[in-house]
Amino acid sequence: MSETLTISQMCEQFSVTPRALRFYEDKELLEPARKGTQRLYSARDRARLTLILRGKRCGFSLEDIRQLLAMYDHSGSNEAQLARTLEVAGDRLAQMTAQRDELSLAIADLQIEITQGAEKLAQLRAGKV
Amino acid sequence: MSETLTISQMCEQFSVTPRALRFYEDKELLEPARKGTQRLYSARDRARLTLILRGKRCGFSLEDIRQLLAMYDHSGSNEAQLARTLEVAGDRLAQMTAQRDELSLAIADLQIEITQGAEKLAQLRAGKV
DNA sequence: GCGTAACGTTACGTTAACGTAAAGGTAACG
DNA sequence: CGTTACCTTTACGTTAACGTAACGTTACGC
Repeated sequence: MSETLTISQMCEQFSVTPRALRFYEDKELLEPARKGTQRLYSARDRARLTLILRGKRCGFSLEDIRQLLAMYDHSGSNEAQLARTLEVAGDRLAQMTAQRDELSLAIADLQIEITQGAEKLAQLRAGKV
Repeated sequence: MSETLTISQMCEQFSVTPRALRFYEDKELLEPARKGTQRLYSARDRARLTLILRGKRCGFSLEDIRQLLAMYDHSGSNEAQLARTLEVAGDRLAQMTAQRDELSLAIADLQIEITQGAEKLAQLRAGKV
């Protein structure tokens, strides 16, 4: 259940380069165990990488993601900590929904444009025949 | 209806720096008219800037946006052109909806996390009193 | 014992999207 | 006429997120 993977196995599974994984580690997004000098990635590391990649696809910076991960981790501590965490998370959530709304807008625009283009194309082709 | 704005007026209206506007021009995203050497931004330029900023907020690169704008412009030409344009636009649309779906996922995750955090915080505070 | 495959660290290179001086033109104001 | 405000171009600096050598070290098959 909790097998560990080498760096190249990780790269294959997640379609990332070793450089990227080492980079994420350098930036404190991952902290794989070591067997000697060699990195070993646990299930927890894999879960974190999933979140990292998802965050990236959503347009978040690695620093943003680092903070989010720290939150996820850190929620067990004291009351003030937790309150602060929730605050930050709330802000982030607002950002994300705002971004999604904008995306929806842009999508709608583009769909209209495409529809119109398609009509125009149909007319052109009809006229041609 | 078609007043033109100076660069600083544009900057104020859109909350961007002059450097950014000149940069966008350099990258062929804008092409304001000139009165001597001075830039004059028309309604069309303002519309384009709106799209540029929206694109940015959605996580598109300036190069992506340049292509989209070129499409919007260029749709009046011949059949092959239009067909190609529609193809590219379709791809882009797929990308955008995919990104929105991921965002929705991430949002849902974060909401759950926040809800749990809030409960925990409530318990902490209840226990404290 | 030797090649080579997979891992490691160090460090310089690259692209995007501007920021930030440096240096100069022009137009109105006092 | 000087200065202040706003504009211009040119050009080097900066940050993020890696890419890409260059070079050293185990571990393994032969």
